[in-house]
Amino acid sequence: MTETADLAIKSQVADAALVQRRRSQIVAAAVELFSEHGFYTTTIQEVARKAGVSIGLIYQYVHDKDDVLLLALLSVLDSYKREIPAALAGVSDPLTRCWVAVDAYCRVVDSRREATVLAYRSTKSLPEARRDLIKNAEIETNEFIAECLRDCVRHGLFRDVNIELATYHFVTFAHAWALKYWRIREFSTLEQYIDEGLDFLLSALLTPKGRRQYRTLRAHRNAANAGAAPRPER
Amino acid sequence: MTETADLAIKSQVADAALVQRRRSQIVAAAVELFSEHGFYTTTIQEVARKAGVSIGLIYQYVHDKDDVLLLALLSVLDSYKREIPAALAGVSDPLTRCWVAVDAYCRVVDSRREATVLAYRSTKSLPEARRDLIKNAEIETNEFIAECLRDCVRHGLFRDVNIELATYHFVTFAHAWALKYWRIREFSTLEQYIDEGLDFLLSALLTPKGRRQYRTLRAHRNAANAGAAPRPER
DNA sequence: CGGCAAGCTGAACGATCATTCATTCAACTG
DNA sequence: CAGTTGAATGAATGATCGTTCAGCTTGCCG
Repeated sequence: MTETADLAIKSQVADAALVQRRRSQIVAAAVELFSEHGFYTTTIQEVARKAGVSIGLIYQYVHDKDDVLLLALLSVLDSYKREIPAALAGVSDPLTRCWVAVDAYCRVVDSRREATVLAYRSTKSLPEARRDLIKNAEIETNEFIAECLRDCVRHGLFRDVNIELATYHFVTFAHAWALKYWRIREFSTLEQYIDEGLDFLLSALLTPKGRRQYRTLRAHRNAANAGAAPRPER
Repeated sequence: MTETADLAIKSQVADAALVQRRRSQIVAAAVELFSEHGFYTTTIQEVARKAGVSIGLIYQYVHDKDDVLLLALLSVLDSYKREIPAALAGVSDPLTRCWVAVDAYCRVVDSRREATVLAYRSTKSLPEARRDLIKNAEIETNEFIAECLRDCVRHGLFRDVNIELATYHFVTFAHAWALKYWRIREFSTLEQYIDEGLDFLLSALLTPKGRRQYRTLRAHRNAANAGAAPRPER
């Protein structure tokens, strides 16, 4: 489950497959507990119990509690890095790619909502060097979005804005679903959030040409969705 | 400094003015230390030392360490609630108000950058009931932004979008300056961030009428700024 | 079968703090 | 000035964990 990560952290145990399995067992428990109670108020005892292993075992697969946090956070960031390109696979139209990327990002964030908040809460608890691993993972994920935007600019669908900054508008939009869920859920569903949010973000960028294309895209999608899963009215 | 807050927390000491003074002394130290090292890794010893008081004294003004955190977070949120209306005072043109509000928000966030990150890190460490105090403070602050947006819609300058969601685009834009400063500072200054960000956000909302007004507003501002503080080129 | 190694266990250790409270200090009050 | 009260102090207490390690189990090999 946490592919990238593990190399960075030493284990007492030799068998790589076992390390993989045990760590994902530990991390799954840790993410759940850290998300709910926070890193510092969760004890290794609790992680061990929830993972169904002994305390001592954990220390055969990580060096200390900080390692568990790093693995937990990397597992979250890895899920972004996996899901977005997966959703994008086979889609070639630039505007559609942009749409799909944001949609996918919001949905991974939603599926790991608590864990996303955990990442915001706890990244700073990591020692500098490890924090950089997290930051790099975020930068890599952003690159998927940035590439979509650049592509749209290249095709004359978006105006020529600062891509780095625009990327962050998109990224924070996706993250905000988790960070502000406590409030947003009071007046919006995920579907609505994505729908209206994308409309907002695209409106900021579309050229007249892009706008025309967006309209037809939207019409098609609505037509396709109409029979299957009607979206709630505002 | 922390006006709203204190009522919620009992102190051993009677003299209200003294409570005020001592608490802001403690809170100032706490915000600094919590921001740098995090809540759980900062000890009351350290807060006491930095505040220049004894450990025991702290416990005369708060009930426990959690209280210190609550006061610290409220002091941050209070600064938003104070600065934004202050900047807005005397400005009546709807579009300008919108601009000023975002500008002011970004600048408070910048001036309390570390503390803003602290709020994101640590709000969840508060017990439910206290967390609600923070959430309410955030909602109140959002209302300043929401009101600006509504006003622009009313005047036909913005299209008729979901105000709650649009508000969050603006709010997260301001917060992102603190949350993503580690990255954004590599390619943008605060001035640029505000400038281009506002352009992005407004582009998403402006009607043709609004767009015309925005252009003249922008021209005026650039002319006014040209002599004084030239903005860096992208 | 005997012995060895790899995995695994959890009681016990030691360190770290939040919190308390006996005591000191300073300022009024009558 | 003696007495009283409100503030302030910081050493001592007690509880809570992270981490270790002596020993247990399991299964493999000669």
